[in-house]
Amino acid sequence: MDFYKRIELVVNHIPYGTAATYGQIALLCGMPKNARQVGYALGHRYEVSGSKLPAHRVVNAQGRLSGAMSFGAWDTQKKLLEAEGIEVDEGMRVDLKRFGWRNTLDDALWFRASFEKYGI
DNA sequence: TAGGTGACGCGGT
DNA sequence: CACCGCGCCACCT
Repeated sequence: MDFYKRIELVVNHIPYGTAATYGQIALLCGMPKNARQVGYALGHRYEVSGSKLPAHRVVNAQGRLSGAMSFGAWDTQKKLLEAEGIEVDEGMRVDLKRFGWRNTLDDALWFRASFEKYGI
């Protein structure tokens, strides 16, 4: 089971114009207790290595953007989100009620099947 | 091997 | 709201 490959697959499927949480990604990856590792992975495995993962669509459970400057400037993530219609308030927060990614049972099943298919 | 770290989450105050 | 404490776990020293 390749932890990082799963994260990559799920993050790549976060719909344009929506934001997902670290815990949500972890859950869909079948690792409900590993939200921290999702953040670690995005910062250390993908973003810094220049991948094209839409990592800016991942925020914490309160809808708050990452404080770490992994996107370049402090407000780069904010700009990326706003560019696709996601509103970010003064406190660097996204309203998950409006822009959060709503997962269905089918989403979970599809990801599970994909992990199986690719052996990850 | 032991301990510190962190793009986290949740419940309490 | 904010702030705190605790639980969590792969990765580094």
